Amino acid sequence: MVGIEEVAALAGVSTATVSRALRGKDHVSAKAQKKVEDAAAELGYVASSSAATLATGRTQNIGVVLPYIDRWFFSVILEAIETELIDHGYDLTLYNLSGGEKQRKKIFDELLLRKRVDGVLAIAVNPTEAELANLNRMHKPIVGIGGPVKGARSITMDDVAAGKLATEHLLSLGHTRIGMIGGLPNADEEFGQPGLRYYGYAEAMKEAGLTINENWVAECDFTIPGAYVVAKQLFTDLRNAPSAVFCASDEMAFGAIMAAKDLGLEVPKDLSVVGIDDHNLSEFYGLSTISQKPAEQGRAAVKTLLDILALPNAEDHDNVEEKKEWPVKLVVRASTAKFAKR
Amino acid sequence: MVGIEEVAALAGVSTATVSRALRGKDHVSAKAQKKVEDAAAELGYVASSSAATLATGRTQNIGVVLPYIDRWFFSVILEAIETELIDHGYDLTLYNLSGGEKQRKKIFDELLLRKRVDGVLAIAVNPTEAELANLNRMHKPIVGIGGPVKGARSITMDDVAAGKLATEHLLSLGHTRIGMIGGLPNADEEFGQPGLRYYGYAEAMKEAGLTINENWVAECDFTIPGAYVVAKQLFTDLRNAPSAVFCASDEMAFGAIMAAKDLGLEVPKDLSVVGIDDHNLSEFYGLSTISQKPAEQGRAAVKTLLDILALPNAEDHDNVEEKKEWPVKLVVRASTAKFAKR
DNA sequence: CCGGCGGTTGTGAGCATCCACATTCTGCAA
DNA sequence: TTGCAGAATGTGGATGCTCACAACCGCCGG
Repeated sequence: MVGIEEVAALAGVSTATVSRALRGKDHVSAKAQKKVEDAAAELGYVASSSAATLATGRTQNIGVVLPYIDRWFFSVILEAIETELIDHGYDLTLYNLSGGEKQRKKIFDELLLRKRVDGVLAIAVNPTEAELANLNRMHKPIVGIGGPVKGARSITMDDVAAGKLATEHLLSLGHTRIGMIGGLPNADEEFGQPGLRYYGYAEAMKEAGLTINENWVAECDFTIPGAYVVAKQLFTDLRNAPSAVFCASDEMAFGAIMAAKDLGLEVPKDLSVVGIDDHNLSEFYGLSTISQKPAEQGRAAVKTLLDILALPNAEDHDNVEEKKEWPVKLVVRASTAKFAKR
Repeated sequence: MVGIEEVAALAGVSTATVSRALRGKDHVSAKAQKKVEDAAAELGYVASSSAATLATGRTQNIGVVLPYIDRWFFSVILEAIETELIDHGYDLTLYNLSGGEKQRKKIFDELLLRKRVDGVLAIAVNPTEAELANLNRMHKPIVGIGGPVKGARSITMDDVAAGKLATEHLLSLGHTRIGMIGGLPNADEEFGQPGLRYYGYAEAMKEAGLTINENWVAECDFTIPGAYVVAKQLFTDLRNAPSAVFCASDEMAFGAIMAAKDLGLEVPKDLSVVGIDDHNLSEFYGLSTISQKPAEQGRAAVKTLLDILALPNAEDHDNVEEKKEWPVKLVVRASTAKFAKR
């Protein structure tokens, strides 16, 4: 296995010079630079990252923790993060929580601590106090996306505002019989993520002087089939159905649209539908939605994290709570229209 | 930063004993084991993986290379692989090729070589000769999934057989006017991945004594909107449309079904549709399809790779070409029915 | 002609662990 | 009591790189 000494010998310089030359550091003459590069190429030398890590304390590796991979938001954000990190010469180590509590414990208690990552990106993951304490003890910066991380920087869309904006869009079209499909607030958690979009909906309704008809609000998981089932329920009795529905995600909106079609309803003539996400299929479905651009969020989070890592003194790594609200934007397409009497 | 020496001091033993105890090696008395464990817990000690790697040559980390993340097959397989690896105490470093040629070069020429991974899982990626030579020089085992890797072990479904099976299903129902939507053989590559399923279709048609009507074969990318567009084209002239269509992936089949519905055709009464994948939405759509269980493929690939790594002598790592055909199975649902005159 | 300056190069000491080997201990049989 | 086997423990490299520092080089001005 070819090491730095062989390269040094072949190039006729010391190992220190090889190290400097190969990492583009100053204080290397053009001549030495060339000799080293040639020697390295000839021998096919690539520095061992573990030795470099041991010597510098830097791994050039970022840990990404997320609850799912097989979902639109997560896979898009992950792809963007990966590309951005590679661009900056970082590797990305994946920690997926979908394997249950045991897996989560292993990840937080062992894997993230064995000094393998310079920092952590937590996507829609809320570490517990203990988990966070561990990470902080290592002075590893954390940046959250899609959900705030206590005591850390994070980049998140304002879910309440998004729900409100979507609902207001329906209100502005003259709808008053507005339903909602999505995650509802959970009595257990005081202010859990899934319920936030509902609060936005409720707020908009209240400000418009409307009361919420509990029969028009349906809870389901964030999938097409889940929403399809409850939507059919919701729209079956046409005399008593909402004229518009706000879905907490685009995939749910797709399910709602399919249910409406299967019941013979036309969208948007008989029913307006609005979602949240701007999924890559939303344009195809003509879905009006709230765009949240996860790829850009991911890139911004990487930038934030790398900026922190670039700070010279390690104490600055220690996490400062700092939420950055990600802007949301209404995208109007063909699934919403003015209210018209049926 | 607490190291092995602090633990040794607190436990009152040598660093070697700490090392042995914490890794569950033999030759440690129960008493010493306990003292070490207590000391480690008290200090919150976790071994530095870079130092361990430097000393042992083992990284406990697997590199996974894939072309996309944001696609059903890839995200499902990735999630399965990650869980399986974590279970075995391995980390997973992600290398996504979607960032273009430059990114690909960087990954193969630098990242995979800096001794950061013990092995590589290549998902639907065909490394070039040069790329493979690099990896072989490092004696890093590679296992391919979803596409053979020259000179390496791989686990792949037989695409030709899958296409044939799907088409034969339609033939068995009495259809003779059978179209296909999907990737077509490319004149450039002699036997490229996207065309394989077409060959299966062609083979089945030929064996049934039928000729392929070029107007019923449409090429498009592997997405719902892509298939929707060409399907509409295909079905518009009802007098001259196929009575059944084989789609090279389930997502394409969804697009075809939507197009049919929008044209007023009923599936399966007016049109039978069969796909390949058994996507997690296929049950919802009632799609008949060929199941290929990517999660299981992923787990099998991890097992193969870890088995190779467990071999005592490194020469055995050197890659042996060995293709394992993954079994495919027809899953009949509600999108296919007996041919009936329109 | 010499001192000094700026930039280049080499030296040696870490970095935190594991491994082979040497040493010490334990209990039991002779 | 002694010897001995086998297990438990400790010692001293070795791993491959980077960094701080010291030494060196050539050139210019005094």
